[in-house]
Amino acid sequence: MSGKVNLKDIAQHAGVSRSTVSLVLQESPLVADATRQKVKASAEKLGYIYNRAAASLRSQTSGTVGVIISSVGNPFFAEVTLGLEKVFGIEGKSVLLGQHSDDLVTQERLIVSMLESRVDGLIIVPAYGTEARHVGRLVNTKAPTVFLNRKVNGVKIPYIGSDTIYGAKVAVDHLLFHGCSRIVLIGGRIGSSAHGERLEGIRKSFVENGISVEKLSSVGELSTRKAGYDAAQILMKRGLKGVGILAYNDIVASGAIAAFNEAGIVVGKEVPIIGIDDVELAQYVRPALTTIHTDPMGIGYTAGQTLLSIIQHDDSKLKNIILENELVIRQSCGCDTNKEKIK
Amino acid sequence: MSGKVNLKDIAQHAGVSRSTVSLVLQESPLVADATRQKVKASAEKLGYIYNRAAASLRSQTSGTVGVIISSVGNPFFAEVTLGLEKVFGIEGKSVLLGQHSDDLVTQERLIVSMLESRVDGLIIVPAYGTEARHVGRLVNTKAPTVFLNRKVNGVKIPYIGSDTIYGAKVAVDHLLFHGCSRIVLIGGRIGSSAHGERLEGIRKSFVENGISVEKLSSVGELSTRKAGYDAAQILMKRGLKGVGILAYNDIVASGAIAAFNEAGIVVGKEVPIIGIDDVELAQYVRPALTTIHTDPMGIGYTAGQTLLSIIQHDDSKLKNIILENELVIRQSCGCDTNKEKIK
DNA sequence: TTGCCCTTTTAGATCGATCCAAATTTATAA
DNA sequence: TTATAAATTTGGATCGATCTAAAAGGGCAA
Repeated sequence: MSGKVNLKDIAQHAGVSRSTVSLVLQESPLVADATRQKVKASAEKLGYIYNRAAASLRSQTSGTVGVIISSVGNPFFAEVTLGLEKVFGIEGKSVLLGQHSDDLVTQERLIVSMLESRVDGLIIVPAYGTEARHVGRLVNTKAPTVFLNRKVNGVKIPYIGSDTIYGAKVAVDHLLFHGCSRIVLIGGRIGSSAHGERLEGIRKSFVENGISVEKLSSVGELSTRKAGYDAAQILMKRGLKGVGILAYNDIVASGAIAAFNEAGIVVGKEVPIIGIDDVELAQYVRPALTTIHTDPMGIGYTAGQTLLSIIQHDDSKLKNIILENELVIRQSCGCDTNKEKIK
Repeated sequence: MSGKVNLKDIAQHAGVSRSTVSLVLQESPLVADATRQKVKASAEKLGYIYNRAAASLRSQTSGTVGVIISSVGNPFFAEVTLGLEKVFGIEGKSVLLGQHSDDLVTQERLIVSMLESRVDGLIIVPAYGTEARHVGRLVNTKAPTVFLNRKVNGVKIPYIGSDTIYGAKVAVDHLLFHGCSRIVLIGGRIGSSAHGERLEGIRKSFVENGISVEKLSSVGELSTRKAGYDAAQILMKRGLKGVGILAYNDIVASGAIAAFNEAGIVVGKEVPIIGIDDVELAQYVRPALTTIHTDPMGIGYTAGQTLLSIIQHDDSKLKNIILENELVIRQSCGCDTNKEKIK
């Protein structure tokens, strides 16, 4: 790279000492106004570019936070990053973003790489299957960290997420209200904490409504659109009588809806579907998706704020934050919010 | 942050000099095997974490590349980042990712921030409206840079993209083949280079097929799903007789398809639509989207490779690379590739 | 003028890894 | 064995901004 000009050059050009220039760059109130102007002008004229590596080395702080998510292709996380950037943008911190695609090795590599960069803090969506031993390095360094969306057992690191159990429960309450006698959860990795929470929410609703647990089943293995599409095919083979579908997330739901549309089955009328997340897409699917609003951007924002407060006040005793979420009724559940389309 | 242990500590523990430890960490072949083992063991035992800031300061290279895109929420760019990571992952370089949301100020901030971090190189999707003066800083520093997907006039920086003009032309050829007498381009920012290229492709096809330019019109202003949805509404009001639609991209196309589906208009039969990009979504929309395959991941990969060769061999005379693209025929154009669904 | 306090500026040490040239050890040839 | 080449190892300077503690400058009262 270029950038041959450094503090000393500016100092010479402005006729002051390096220390003074440094103070100016840090916007310190110690330096006299006239001097500040002079220095800034010199810096500008010489085309100076701040060297963050040098500053970081000396001051032991990088002005960067690391963000590790599963995939930027997932609209949920895309929205989360917007919330994060809102926080760190105004704070003047850069975001180092990485995606692990739910691969534990990649995740490890990313964490190490970010620790090497001496990020001021980390926000991590743990990859599927992450256990305490996978984040040992992280815990040892005591780097300020916040987990997003997934917990890791046995690790004392605050977790920000939404109340999936409650969300799933409310969704199922609504499906039962629509007269469903069997609930099917489609998509999601069986065994993952997120999947488990959905199951728990379903059971909670069952208990409250006096339904037997046998009425619950689970189909599909991933959280992609294709998984939803395939799951719907399977369900159609099995028969849809009394079935109400809770999708792992909106993406899965949209895949299932596509499959039903294609087969000429009227979603909402013949089979109700409820999603989770309330991604932008949910409004545009037809029929529009009834879903659990989880406010991904809000989650990002909250996670960012939490990390900041840990960094700044070392609130290491800070507890988990679970954001409330609520049912957004559109059409895929069968509630007739709009006149039926003609088709 | 933590990480109190440094090279000197390892050196002491292993009974060698700092220089030797440094060589080991760099995987230098100069150091004897036995020594290497010893040092690595010490580093491991002490829980050493490499300090990239220090290394970067001394060696004037950061092992990081900056990537600036418009939005991670756009699936096209999400796929591009996968291609990039494939390249830089094996090269051992971290990716510093930023999104400017087509805001010039944010873009400027991101560029400066990355230059401050002394990235080894930059890959930038210029924000809409970027002119030479907006990237002056960048040009002055002579940082290795590659533009992606959009050009900036008057700046000598290599550009990687796909042959949109040709793609649009082929798409229109196909629409004309289906008997369309009027071509409408929906979505995209009027005045942007990308929009202009699509128009040019359309005109090229017109010339070749002896069609008058009056047969071309343009509707919509953005490249979102909603823009496509709205544009379709407008077109339905105006009447669809003879209309063939070229969408700015697949997202816009999917919005339009949703609107038509809702109105009971059979896409493909009553109005053909062709998209551009061939994002994963294109396969799942119904009817499946006929589109111009632009291989976003390939574009990312190529851009990454190009940047690497600039960094490594200083191929500053390197020219633009325009990737070929081709028409992928599915159903939205009216070609009856599948039995018609029952509905 | 001197003394005191407050504002502003500064020299020099420092962060931790890398580079260089030179020193040391080991291997090979004569 | 000694000379010579090759393989390893090393001390000390260095990258550029920041920190600390202390110096310099200015204002004002006595």
